[in-house]
Amino acid sequence: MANIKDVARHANVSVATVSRVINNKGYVNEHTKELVLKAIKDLNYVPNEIARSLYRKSSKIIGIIIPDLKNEFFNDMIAGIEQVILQHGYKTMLCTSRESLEREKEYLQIFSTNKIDGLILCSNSPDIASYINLDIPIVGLDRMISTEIPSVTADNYMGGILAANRLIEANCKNIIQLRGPHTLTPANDRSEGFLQTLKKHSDIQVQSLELEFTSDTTQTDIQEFLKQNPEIDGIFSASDLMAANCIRCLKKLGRRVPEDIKIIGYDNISICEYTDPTISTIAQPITEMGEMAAETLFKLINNEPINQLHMTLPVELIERESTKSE
Amino acid sequence: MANIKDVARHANVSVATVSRVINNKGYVNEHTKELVLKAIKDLNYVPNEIARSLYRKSSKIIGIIIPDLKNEFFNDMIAGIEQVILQHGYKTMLCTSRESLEREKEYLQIFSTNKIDGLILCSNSPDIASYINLDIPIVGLDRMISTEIPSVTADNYMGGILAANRLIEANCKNIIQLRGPHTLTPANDRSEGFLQTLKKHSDIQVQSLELEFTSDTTQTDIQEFLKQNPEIDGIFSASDLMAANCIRCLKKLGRRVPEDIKIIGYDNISICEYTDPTISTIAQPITEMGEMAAETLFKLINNEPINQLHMTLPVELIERESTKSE
DNA sequence: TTGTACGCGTTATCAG
DNA sequence: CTGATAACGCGTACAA
Repeated sequence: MANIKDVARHANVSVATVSRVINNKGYVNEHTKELVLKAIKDLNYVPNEIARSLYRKSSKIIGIIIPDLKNEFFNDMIAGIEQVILQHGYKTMLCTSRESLEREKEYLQIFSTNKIDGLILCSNSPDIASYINLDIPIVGLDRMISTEIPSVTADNYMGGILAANRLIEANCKNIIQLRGPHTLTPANDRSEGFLQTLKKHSDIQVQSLELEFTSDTTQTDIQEFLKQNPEIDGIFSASDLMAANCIRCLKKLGRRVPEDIKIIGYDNISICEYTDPTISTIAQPITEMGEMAAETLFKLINNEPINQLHMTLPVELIERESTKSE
Repeated sequence: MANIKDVARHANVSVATVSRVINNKGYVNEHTKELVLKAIKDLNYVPNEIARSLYRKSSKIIGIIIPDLKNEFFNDMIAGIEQVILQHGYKTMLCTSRESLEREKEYLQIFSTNKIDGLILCSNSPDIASYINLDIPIVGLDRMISTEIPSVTADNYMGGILAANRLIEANCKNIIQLRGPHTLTPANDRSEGFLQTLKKHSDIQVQSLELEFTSDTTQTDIQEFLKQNPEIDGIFSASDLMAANCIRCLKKLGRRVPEDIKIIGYDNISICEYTDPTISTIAQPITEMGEMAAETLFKLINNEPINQLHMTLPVELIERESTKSE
């Protein structure tokens, strides 16, 4: 692989001149410029980005840590992030933590040694020190990491309220909330908005069941619960996938959705439209969240001011069949 | 950020000694070693991977190009790839081409300047020269790129055969194949296996409809076709998502699956279990394909011999409700 | 067992 | 307008 010296030799100029040509910087005679360009073409030369990175002490790489790739929710986010990063001429290093702190630290180490210029983080690790130690701009996405670290999240509290109101309108009296783990801030916020709203209605019974988002046992847990509690007539599920699982279970149990029992999911991923009945859900502006996180990150990188430290984007109720009233 | 010189100064030794310590290479006195380790800890030193890369002329980064992240099929693949890459102490640079040649070239350029050590490629770009120019090991995944470039694919031809046989057994007489675009080798192989098998049965009518895998118009195309062709009693769909769309359309048209019309999908992604009826499909060993591609790539990187240039993994028919016979 | 000095490929400074 | 040269941080002959 040809390097800048080879090009210089080939064009009978100095490396400095070649550098000026490829970076369009400083004065260089039109004729010698063409000579250099020809040499570059002849030798099939591409600049070595690693050497550049070494000099400028910045890799032009943005690190992304997300819990899981096999999740449409995070995929949409990444799509948003990636686009903005590409626009800014940066590259992406994408890593999945699988909610494992150890794995996350491993990647943080890699990021550190590779001198990434910024980090977008979907994590609920309590180990904030590791992030600070990196000494680079960080933006939290979906989950708030700490009060000091900028973040982009959806209005999860409002999501809980919207879901509660829909079930109230649908006249549900015995409601179960299938909520995500306490370690995740979005799950807590949603639950709080949900319970606060229902608290005002003394004629409504509410229970909460805490579940892992991904685990396989979840499925049987749900089935068992629904079997044991036939009086339930409304479900607020922490994710659309769980809602889809509920529909499957209820079908087996011979209960009709939405006639006997209403269900409302969360995220508005595509599965909502493929189940029977289709799933009503709370939609988050997922792609926009990703974009905004990336844009915020670049502001930090370029030392531009950001309007607010913690940005909260609006959510929306998407009405489908699973909450139809009659 | 402390560098190796700072550490050396702090420990009162030379940089060479520090280097020996961090790399566990060459002789170094136990006592001085501890001095160095203490200095490293004190200064919070991490080696600069960029400088290392520059020296060794290798970044320890593997590039991955896939068409689409919002696709469970590719996500499963990536999960397989990522694990193997991590085991080998390499990093991942993941890029989505969105089936756009231009975008792919852009990324190839980035890969080239960043001196990646290997490339895993899900692409059907005809521009093989660009790949060869990179002058690094390449493995094709899912799709065969060229006869010379090693590849890992599933047995798409057999997938077509299995699907055809199932529809024959189910006594379908009027079959439509919703096939993927001609530009994609897997789509062609499946179609060939499918049609070859059906050709032996003169009492069966077969049509083919070529569709984009992702496009939004696909949905209406399918609906229109099914409306115009009520005699159809069997569908072989190029993807599970399309199969799910078919079920949705047929429901609207008042046709019963599987009683009036059988459907068989492809890929075995999770949606198959959430539709009503659930979708019979051809399963590919997706994660294994990713793992095998990565392992093959490392063999190439380490100049180890590979058993065969083109590896084909077996597929399997997964029987669910959408093809039930009575 | 340790240290010196050079090279990896690039950019920027400064002198011409 | 151009060229020589010193960084950037690390690894390794080679010398001591």
